[in-house]
Amino acid sequence: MADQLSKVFAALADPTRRDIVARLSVADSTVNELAEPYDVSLQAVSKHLKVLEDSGLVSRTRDAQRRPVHLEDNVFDLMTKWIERYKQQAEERYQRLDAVLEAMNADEEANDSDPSAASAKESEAASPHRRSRKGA
Amino acid sequence: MADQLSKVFAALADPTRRDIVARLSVADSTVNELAEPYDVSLQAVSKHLKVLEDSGLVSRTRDAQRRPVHLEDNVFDLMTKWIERYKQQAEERYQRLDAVLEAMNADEEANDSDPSAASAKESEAASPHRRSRKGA
DNA sequence: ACTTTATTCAACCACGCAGTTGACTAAGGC
DNA sequence: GCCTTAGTCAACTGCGTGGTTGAATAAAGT
Repeated sequence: MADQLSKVFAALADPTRRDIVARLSVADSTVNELAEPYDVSLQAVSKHLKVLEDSGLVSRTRDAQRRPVHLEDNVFDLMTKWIERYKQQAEERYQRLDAVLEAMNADEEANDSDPSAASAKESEAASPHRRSRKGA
Repeated sequence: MADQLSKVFAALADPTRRDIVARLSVADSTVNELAEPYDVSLQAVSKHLKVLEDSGLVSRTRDAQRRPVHLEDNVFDLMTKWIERYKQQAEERYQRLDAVLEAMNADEEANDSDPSAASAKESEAASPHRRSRKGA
């Protein structure tokens, strides 16, 4: 359907699902247990769990007629890795910018060397349908 | 419309938008620059930027007829904080579980004390529409 | 003033999703 | 064997969203 990262983000975009994840971080639970606090039908919660499941955030085993839901915390790393990557990149850029501004401020009338425009290394998971791209 | 956390996650659930964020981490860009690589209309990209904007992930200023888009990296912290919280909670739980299992293994026929079911402290950002019905 | 460039607004469409209700399957308990 | 418990599947609905095209706005350029 879509890449896992998209599915994980989409799964967590829903407050009910985030709440479910929060509660699963405390203890594995059955569908009924999970559904109890919410004002929606059991089936709705079952659907939420399905979404969480095929995003990889939770797994389900079997215990008699119960299907205990278990949080797969390792998937979080997928997100944090993505987030941290671009957060850092952005932060580094500001540091570079600060340096440039400082330099500009230091010797204003001096030579203006361009600060080697860092080539945007493409993200494997990211770039979707790209096109011809006319040269700069 | 919804809480910011939901909006941020929803915004990043789309590969095109993630790609835009990735590229903005390298440099601020105009809408046209951002739209160029994708195989969709300019208006579609404009819409994506709107989504990113009211999730707080980007901001737009004005430079003549251009509206340069800028990545607000601080919003990432909102997500990482949420993620880390439950990730840690889950990890701690496994450590506790390990400890219990170890203890059980150590003295098998001893007294079986129930391991104080930790009360799920509710997350302020999480718990959506809770209910009364369906008593225990 | 007229045109071009950059971007948004508006109306529309297809699709997916969160929710519903009702029927179904699966596994015990009696 | 039959009822209860636990959960899913199926069909339907309303709404949000990503995409489209066409018109409108904003600020230069000439």
